[in-house]
Amino acid sequence: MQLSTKARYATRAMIELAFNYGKGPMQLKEIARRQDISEKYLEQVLFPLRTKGYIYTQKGSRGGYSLSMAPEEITLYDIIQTVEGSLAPVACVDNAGACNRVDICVTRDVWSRLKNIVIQELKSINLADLVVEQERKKKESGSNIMYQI
Amino acid sequence: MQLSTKARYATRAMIELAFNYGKGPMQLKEIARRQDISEKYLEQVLFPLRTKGYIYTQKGSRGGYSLSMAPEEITLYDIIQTVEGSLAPVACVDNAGACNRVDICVTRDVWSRLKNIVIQELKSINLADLVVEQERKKKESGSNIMYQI
DNA sequence: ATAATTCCTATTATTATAGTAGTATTTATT
DNA sequence: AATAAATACTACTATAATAATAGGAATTAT
Repeated sequence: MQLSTKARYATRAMIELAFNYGKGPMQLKEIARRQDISEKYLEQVLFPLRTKGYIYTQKGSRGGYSLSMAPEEITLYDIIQTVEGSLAPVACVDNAGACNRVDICVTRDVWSRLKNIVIQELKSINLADLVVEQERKKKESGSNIMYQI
Repeated sequence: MQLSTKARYATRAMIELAFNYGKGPMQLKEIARRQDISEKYLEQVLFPLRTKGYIYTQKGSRGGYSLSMAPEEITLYDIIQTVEGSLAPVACVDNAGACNRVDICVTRDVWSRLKNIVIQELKSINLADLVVEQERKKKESGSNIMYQI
């Protein structure tokens, strides 16, 4: 039940973009540096978020990444589902043909419920929530030595 | 976020044992046949459930596997946690030392909540529940050609 | 024209999962 | 005591997914 690093990296990168919302494009290099993620890998991770329309990219000099919509409008479900694919804990939940016992299998119902509660939880959290929470943490710790989020 | 086959196999095998509860030992071969799982692999999958005390095994001729306690007392959490290890979606949730940003990371809180709701759900379901549900399904389908659960 | 950036494709290393195999040990039955 | 049937244990292997790395093409501001 581990989440891939893709999902984690994408989430952290999107939080950076949420912080930068309304301030123009932010370079991949900068995101990668602040979050300590390989540039080249992050590039691949973010790609599907662009094709799905959550981020806008500007090519060329002074280009970069920015959110295509307000942080309030992007949930963790949007992000994770995009980079990770389905959140079904087992394949048969999405695709009944994956197993020939679906009609009689009680565990499938369980996995299905599990998927739903995870989705529900992830949908309940948007990027703006995380920005607020982040600000709170920063104040609470009283630290100013952390340039990283 | 995929569950391993270990977790699925263990769950299905435990349901077989729940059906067989009070009827003496059930052979691995029989469980494997009914659930269409490799015998040798299932053997390894069930091993930790024995060391944790959920199942009792009798060696030798006429030996086999049986639940060590009533089906009501064994939850899906018990089973899955035993064979799969922690249900934390990312390592830092269990082990703060896994990452040096735990103090400032808001996503960690999210993953932590995610872990908790999954655990809560899995703890809410025990083997007796699944046996009942299975019986219901069997009746509903009106099928008697399925010797398999 | 140049430098800075994203875009795209291919390759590789590492790890975890899933499974196979063989032998040792135990025990009921005869 | 011998035998057959079962679990216990250990080692190995194949496959697939993940997590990168690498390099050049395309685009754009200056």
